[in-house]
Amino acid sequence: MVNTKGGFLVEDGKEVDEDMRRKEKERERQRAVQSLEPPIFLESERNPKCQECGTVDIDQTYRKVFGCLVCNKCKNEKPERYSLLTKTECKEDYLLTDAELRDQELMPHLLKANPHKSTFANMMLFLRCQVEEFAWKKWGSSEALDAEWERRMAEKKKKKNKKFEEGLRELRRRTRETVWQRRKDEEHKHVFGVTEKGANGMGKQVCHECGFTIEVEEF
Amino acid sequence: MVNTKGGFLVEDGKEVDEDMRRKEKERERQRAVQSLEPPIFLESERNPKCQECGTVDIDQTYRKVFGCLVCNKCKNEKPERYSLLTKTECKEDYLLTDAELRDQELMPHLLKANPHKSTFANMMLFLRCQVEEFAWKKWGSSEALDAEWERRMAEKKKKKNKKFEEGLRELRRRTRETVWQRRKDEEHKHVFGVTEKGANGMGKQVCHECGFTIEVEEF
DNA sequence: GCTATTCTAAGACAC
DNA sequence: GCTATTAGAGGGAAC
Repeated sequence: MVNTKGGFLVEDGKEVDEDMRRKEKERERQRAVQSLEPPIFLESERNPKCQECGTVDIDQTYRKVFGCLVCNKCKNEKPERYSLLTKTECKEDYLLTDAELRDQELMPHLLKANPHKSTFANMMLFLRCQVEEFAWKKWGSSEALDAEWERRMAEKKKKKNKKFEEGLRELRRRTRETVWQRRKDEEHKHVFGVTEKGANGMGKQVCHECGFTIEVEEF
Repeated sequence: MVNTKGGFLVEDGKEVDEDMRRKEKERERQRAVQSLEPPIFLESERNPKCQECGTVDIDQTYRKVFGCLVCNKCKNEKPERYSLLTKTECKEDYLLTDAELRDQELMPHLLKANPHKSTFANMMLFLRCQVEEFAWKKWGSSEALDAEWERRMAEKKKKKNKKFEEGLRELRRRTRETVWQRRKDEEHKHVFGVTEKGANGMGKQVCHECGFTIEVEEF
């Protein structure tokens, strides 16, 4: 419980702004680190070449962050290998976990400002070919991964259906109960008056509400 | 960090004994509560009757704890309805969760001293027919429950197999590596001495270990 | 026999 | 788009 506002709940715009600026700077600093200290170093003094076309004009960011030697042109022409995936996409499409994606050594990733808001947590971008390699090793094969993905989809669908059915059943149950209750409420209960003398000499009782008459032995 | 032993790490038998006694008493107290305040009250002033055979000689514990009217004889003759299950059995056999079993209102249970040790957590005993009713409602039907149980069994088996296969593969990999390493180790590395003058006027170098000789340009 | 811990998954929410 | 939270599941350890 830290509150330095002397008991007042002030939330003036200036303070909020400052807080935002602070957060924004922090995110920026985190991103900057990756440029200063690339996790992968290349020993060779020669100029590295694009592994696709051999040009020396390779993408330095890809080299530093992913240890991947590729030029801009090849990168754009082969998105099935060199496009970037957000962490969320990696989790959804390749069924990787938080822990696996968190580790920079295990799964290199490039930090970018969050497109929604610069104060939000940085976006983490992974190289598709590295993600695929890792995922296929993790799940056994590309097909096994697909199978697991389908399995989870089916599971989810089943759950949704079940919930829906349950809701329906519950609704029916309550409707039935309500109908039953109404019937019970509507069911007429005779309200008989005092015993009178009937035409045949027997006693009779008449319902005040519907006129229904019963014969009774005594009156 | 509570340590009232003045810096010394004493663990004399007397103290341990006292601690045990305290725990034992606590467990006993917990169990006693259920006898004092049965969660279910019966309104009728008449003597309740066994729902199986009609005798008035019903089991009072079953009545108080489970709200179940049954005599000792019937209880023992129909274990498929009246036998008791531990919490662990309920979880394993009927796939109920901790939260569901914890609630005395939802799932009445009888506390008994832990058979392993009286200082251990009390044993929680549930009435089979109540557990079955709840579980079947939860899973949809008796068959659906069985199906889910089989599904989990299969899942577990699959996981175990996968792990085993993985282990085997890993072993093979390491064995191969070891073999490869050994070969590499056994592979002879020539250790040449100083350059001598050869018969043909060229320089020569001889391996100390196997005598293999190479010619060199200069010496 | 039970609980505490760890890991995973998923929907909701704030960032 | 990410993280914090919640709930469930499973294997092992201490009670």
